Amino acid sequence: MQFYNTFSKSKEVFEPVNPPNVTFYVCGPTIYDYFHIGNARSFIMADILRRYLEFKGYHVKYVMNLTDVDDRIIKKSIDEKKPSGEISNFYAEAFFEDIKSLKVKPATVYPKATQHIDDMIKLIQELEDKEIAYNVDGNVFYNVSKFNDYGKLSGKNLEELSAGARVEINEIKKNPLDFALWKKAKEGEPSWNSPWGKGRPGWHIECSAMSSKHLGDTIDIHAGGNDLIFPHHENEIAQSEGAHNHKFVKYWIHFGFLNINEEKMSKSLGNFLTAREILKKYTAESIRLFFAQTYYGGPLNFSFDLLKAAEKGSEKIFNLAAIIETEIKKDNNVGISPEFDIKYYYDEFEKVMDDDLNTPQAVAIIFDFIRNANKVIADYDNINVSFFHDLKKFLKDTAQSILGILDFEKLGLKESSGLDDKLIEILLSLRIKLKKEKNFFLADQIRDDLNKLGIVLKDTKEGTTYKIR
RNA sequence: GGCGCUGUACCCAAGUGGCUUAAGGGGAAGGUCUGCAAAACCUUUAUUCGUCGGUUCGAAUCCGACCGGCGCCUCCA
Repeated sequence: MQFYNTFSKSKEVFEPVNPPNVTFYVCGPTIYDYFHIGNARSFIMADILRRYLEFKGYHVKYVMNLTDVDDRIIKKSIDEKKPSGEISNFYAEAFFEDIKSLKVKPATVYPKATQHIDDMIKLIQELEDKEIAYNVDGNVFYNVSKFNDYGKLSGKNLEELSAGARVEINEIKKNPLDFALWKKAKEGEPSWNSPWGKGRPGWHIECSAMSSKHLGDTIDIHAGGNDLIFPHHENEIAQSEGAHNHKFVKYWIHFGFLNINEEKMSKSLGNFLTAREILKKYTAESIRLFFAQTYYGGPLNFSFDLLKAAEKGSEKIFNLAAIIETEIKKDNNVGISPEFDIKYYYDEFEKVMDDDLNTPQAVAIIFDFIRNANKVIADYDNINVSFFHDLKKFLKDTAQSILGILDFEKLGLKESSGLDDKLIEILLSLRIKLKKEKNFFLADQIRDDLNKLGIVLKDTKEGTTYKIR
């Protein structure tokens, strides 16, 4: 297995520090608003990587932080005249709901910044003791000139950064590139006691403190969006490696942006759609397929046309799954067992996923599998149920458990015994009578009218089936 | 200006030296099946991979130049 490591700018063979354990840290959301569909891309691709590592037999400890102390939360709390804790709790709940709707597997731990203030203070103190950090009147800054490797992740150096410095002029900093570890309290802001007086932590310090607390000194994988490379991840390295003399992260993995109209989707540009809105019209599986069809590291343009194309693809996958479930229920033990090399598909799937998580290829292999399976089903009448069990296992292992682009549990729920179902059944049996009497006009009208209500009928040899769109 | 990503069919998108005269999805056209639909299957839709040179027996893939898109360098997944 190999991944593109932002640090070395090349693909590297994946060898965790302490196999079969893998420590995996992902920069999570700042909980001041609903997250948008671009954020969802990172969460979903990280989720797929995590699930694949588990498929490969690793024990993954997956940590995603929640930033609950931050300028934007404070701003919102002032605007809405609510305590900042209320804002962050509300959006933390929303975050968990949305992530669940997207079928993202829960992290092992979701540490919150405000629950780790002591750890951050301890880390800042270590940096101060080493004279890497300095205190100016209750504000503590990181002195970037004290860390020789500063810029090693983002490929920058101090001279270039200073030359093009667009950094906020701040008289109290020694160097404009120095960044805040601890911010002196201002009136009305949340604050904590510290050796430097009342204040709150800077943004970067939480990830350094929480990752080492939950995952140890050197973590295997640290992932996040491309925009975090600099300054956030660069500063995390400076903090963690400055304080302790050990490598902070072995593999840095970064996700490409979701663009809209060829421009980065972001809160500050205002050109975003929340995941929550999209989920009202599209299934998690369609959304995940949309993302999985592109390499995680590159840009991806968002449009509803593209999402609809993915939705069609998703239907194709579910259609086969529905046939499989129907056949499994029939439980035919006497039919033939067609030639079908399931192992080939497993091998190919693993081969491409091993190569830097090539989900577009993996999806292509699944579609190949589906086409060939459908062909066999069309060619033979009397197929042994074991064939369908094999098909189901493959799709469940790959499309469902790893990519999350299929859900067998969504099928077969049609016997919900609701009144609606019973009414539909009455219409269907009426329609069958009409068809026998060759009254196709009325039979078609029933089908069209139901279709307008989102109920799609399908006539097969075995009878009429329906699904709710 | 520095750093990084990127330019493949109507759209999206894999492929980074011979297995590929280029996967997969969507769209479009024709066909099989069906009372008709739907689903499914079959066929067609790039002799060509931004442009121009070069290396090589052989290049979408390596090298050079040029043209274009995006991002980071300031909060952002």
